[in-house]
Amino acid sequence: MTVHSPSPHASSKHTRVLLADDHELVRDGIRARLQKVPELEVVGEATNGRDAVNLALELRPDVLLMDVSMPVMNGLEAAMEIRKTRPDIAVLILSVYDNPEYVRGVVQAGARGYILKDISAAEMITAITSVASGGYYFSSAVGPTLVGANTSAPVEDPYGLTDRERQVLTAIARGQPNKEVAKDLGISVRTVESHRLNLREKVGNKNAAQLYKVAQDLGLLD
Amino acid sequence: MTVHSPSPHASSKHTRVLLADDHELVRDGIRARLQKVPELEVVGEATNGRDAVNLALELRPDVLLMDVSMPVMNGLEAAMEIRKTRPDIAVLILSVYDNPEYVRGVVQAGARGYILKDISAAEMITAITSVASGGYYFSSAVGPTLVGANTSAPVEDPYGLTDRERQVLTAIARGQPNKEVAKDLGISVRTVESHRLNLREKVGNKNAAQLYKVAQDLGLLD
DNA sequence: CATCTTCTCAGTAGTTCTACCGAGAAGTAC
DNA sequence: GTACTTCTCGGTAGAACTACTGAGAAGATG
Repeated sequence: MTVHSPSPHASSKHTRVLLADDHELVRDGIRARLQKVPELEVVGEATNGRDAVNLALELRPDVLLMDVSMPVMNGLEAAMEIRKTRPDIAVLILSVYDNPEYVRGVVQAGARGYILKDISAAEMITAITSVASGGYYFSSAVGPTLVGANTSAPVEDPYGLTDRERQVLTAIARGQPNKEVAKDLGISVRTVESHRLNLREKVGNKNAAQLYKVAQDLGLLD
Repeated sequence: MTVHSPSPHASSKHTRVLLADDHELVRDGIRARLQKVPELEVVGEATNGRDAVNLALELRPDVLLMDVSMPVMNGLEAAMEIRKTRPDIAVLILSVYDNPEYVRGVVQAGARGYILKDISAAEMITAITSVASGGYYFSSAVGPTLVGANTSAPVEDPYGLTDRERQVLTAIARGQPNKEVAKDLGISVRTVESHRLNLREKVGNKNAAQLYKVAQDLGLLD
């Protein structure tokens, strides 16, 4: 972790920013962008969530610009730590993955914004200014998630389900017992049971009630 | 409705703002605030939603800063109109009521932000810049609503469930088997079964998978 | 051709849930 | 007090699902 010397222009009008990302290249890029704006000052850098929390407590930045995925402690856990101890520090989550699904969790973790890697310099600065002034900022791509819509970008299947398994999952989530599913798909009940067990295995051994949630997350319902 | 003459400083870098509020005093205040920022230009004013839509189509502003409550057509309806015809115009909702309850509806109506009347000039400018640059901006007061907090308007229970039944339903939806639910609530498995059967009776004989949906609809989860 | 995955099906045993039955204790309403 | 609801608990039976096992057929991949 790194502590930067105060800039000679430091004043109360400046927004003090702490960077946290495990990729030096990304940090360099962000710093280069922010250096162009005199009102923004990068006061330190961290390479994991734990360091970010410690540095935030020490430096008390206005904004903590932090990647979600970092070693030791990820951005969400770090955001929760920050909220518990210093809720006045605005956490702005920078996701290198274009995954709006995180948004809810991010806000629940106490973050004040969520921006994507493909953001422009101008928008990144706007986002930092936004959270620094007390608001919430979200990249345009996360709109559907904000309104609770099923993103219609069906979410790439994180479980590696097969087509048949998806069919079975859909039917189960609709509330059909195995016997009906078997009838509808024209296969044996035992086969449906096999698929069902494989599903539970793949998605993490959740039961029937929770399979509904998985189906919903995958956009299989509606 | 009013159309302002182009400022002599107009350029592509400027953000063109259309104001919509039925109170002249509010419009004057906003205009006074925005005039201090050379990058922002108020290109017109409307006093109701219908005029706002018409003016927006004519002037094609970057941002439409609009009150929710207006005569003839309110801000939400106007926002929906705008989204249908010119989704590139960022609608920023200004609520004179401190009511974060609107937030979801506001975003669903196509708005890109929601700010409250007691906002500072600096934050208002930040908000306008945020939505103009393609992001979403929300005043800090709306945080609880953003995270999907149950906003204390828990969706009137259409099934007439009792408190205990809601508890059981919540646990079931989380995927807990009856035995665990019984342990957690300190009651017999048979009692949980009774509640479960009563639940199925009340909500329309849905099975475990579908009970998740009911619990979710009632806002019991999250 | 050998290998892998997917989809298919079955045996066996155990657990969990469903569907009825009935009933006592506690609190509220009239 | 009587009536009502809510919450509690039990018996019994059957249906449904879980948890292992193994395995054949079809298709893609190398």
